[in-house]
Amino acid sequence: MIKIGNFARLGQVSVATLRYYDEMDLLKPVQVDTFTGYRFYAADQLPVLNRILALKDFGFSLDQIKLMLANGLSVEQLRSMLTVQRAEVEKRLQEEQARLARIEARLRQITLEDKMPKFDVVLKTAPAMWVASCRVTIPTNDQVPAYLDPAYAKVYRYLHEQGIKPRGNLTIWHQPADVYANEDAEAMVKIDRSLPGTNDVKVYELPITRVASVVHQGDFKEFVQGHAALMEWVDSNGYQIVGPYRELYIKHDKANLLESTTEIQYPVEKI
Amino acid sequence: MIKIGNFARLGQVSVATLRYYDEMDLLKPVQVDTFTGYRFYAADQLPVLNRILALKDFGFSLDQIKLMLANGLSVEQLRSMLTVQRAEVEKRLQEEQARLARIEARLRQITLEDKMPKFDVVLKTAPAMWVASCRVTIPTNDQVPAYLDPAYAKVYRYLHEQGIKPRGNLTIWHQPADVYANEDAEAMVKIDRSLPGTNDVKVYELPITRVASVVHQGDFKEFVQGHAALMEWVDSNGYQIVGPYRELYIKHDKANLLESTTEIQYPVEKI
DNA sequence: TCTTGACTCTCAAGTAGCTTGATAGTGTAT
DNA sequence: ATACACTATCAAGCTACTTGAGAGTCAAGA
Repeated sequence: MIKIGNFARLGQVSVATLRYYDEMDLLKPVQVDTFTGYRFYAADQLPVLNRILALKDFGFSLDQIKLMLANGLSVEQLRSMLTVQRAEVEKRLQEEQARLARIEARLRQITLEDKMPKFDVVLKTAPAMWVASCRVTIPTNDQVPAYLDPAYAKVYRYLHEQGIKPRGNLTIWHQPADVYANEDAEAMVKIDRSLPGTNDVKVYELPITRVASVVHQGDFKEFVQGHAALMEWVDSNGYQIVGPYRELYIKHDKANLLESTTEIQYPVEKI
Repeated sequence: MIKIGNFARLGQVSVATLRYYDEMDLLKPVQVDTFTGYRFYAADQLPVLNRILALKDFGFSLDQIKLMLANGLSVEQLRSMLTVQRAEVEKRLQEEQARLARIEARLRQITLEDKMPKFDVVLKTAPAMWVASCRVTIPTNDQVPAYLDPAYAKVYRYLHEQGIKPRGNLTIWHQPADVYANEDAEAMVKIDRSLPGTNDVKVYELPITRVASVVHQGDFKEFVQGHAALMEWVDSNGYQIVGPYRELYIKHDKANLLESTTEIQYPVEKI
């Protein structure tokens, strides 16, 4: 008979852990003194403790371990359970590797810019949504409002006719961010449901999309920094751009562009 | 002004998370309706939320993030904090890799033996301890008790003379487990403190040691299986044996050897 | 026999970052 | 008027323990 402290030392666990396992009915002492409540363990419980520790290391929860010890499992069950754990560990491994890449990218960025970068790139999932859009080609960069505003006006007019409420504006730019001539842009308004559309105003469902995103505040002229941050992130983290980028107008006030907030989203995929 | 649900959607977090960040003083809404308690967020809080998410992804705790956001950090502080996180992630990465190796070793073992292996190998740290020992050479395997028992008797006699209490027995075998002739064995008794020792009985401190261990029950004849499990584990997990192995007698009853419990420890190091 | 110190007991609360659920009030579209 | 989508505030739950308070137990030494 071994007292708890000694058994804990043999098994290299804390006394509290053994008491917890007792409470959980995972490993009960073979004997408990009815007077003092002292727990007594047998030497042959040490292999059981070791099995518990091994299974725990494999990633099983204590509840699972309890079941595994109770129902002598078949080889097949055992193998499949272990295979599941292996898959989980492999997943965690990949996640940690990706995280490491992100940290290293950030460290490089800090070293380059010598300050905490202004933009934080976040990977997210843009949900599927119905949109009404009007596509235009803009000859030169300084004519963006002159072309985009009427395009939005067309969409809004159409939605008004249909009695549909707009749920937010975005623009999809059908060429890379560093092209400033003959830009192909799609003025887009989120809506609730499908509509027939017209010649000018197309209605379709934008599919669910993985995107890397930054949120930009203030003047549009600084957008280039946000794009740079996105490009750098995509490169550093082993992603590639798989579609035209989007600008989402979170807050937009023509009278005060410095107060506007815009999210830039690049559709991406792991290489 | 953005209501909590909308802001949650923009930032891809749950409403509960935003409420939790509010409670933690990590990200307070810019305005709270005094009547209804409704929280209102500003568009320019979205970049802050994104920074929080990015820092969280790097492995910082919310408390750390709170401080980082509050005290505009210097570039140097920032770099060193990120370097720490990088080290942590690298450590976790290695741990997961080792865990993966352990799972795969176990899967192979199950496939080979077609059942859950009898022995669980556990990596542990044998603490430093003072020992009194008597070393003998045993000509043939069937003479082990004939040589080892007198050796232990010598040690016990010495300890009795010194008025020192024995704290447990172990044997160190100074050759691989598959050698059965002229075995060099050290009969060893744990004690509390240093002693002078004699010609026959040496007293010294066994240093703290990383060991791979199995616990074996019953007849000594089955020891070979325990040794096999240890060897296999050491091989599969990228360790190497760096010293003579030890047998610790957890429970030992000469009258009933089938009831005895013994731990076998191999000193190991990562290759 | 008494004391000391190491050990044991049973609660209860804390950890991190949320999630889930109960119950109730608010805002808006039909 | 009604429905339903949204918001609020608690409280408890999650995992595998750790920490601490307060009290009893046991063996060795004076």
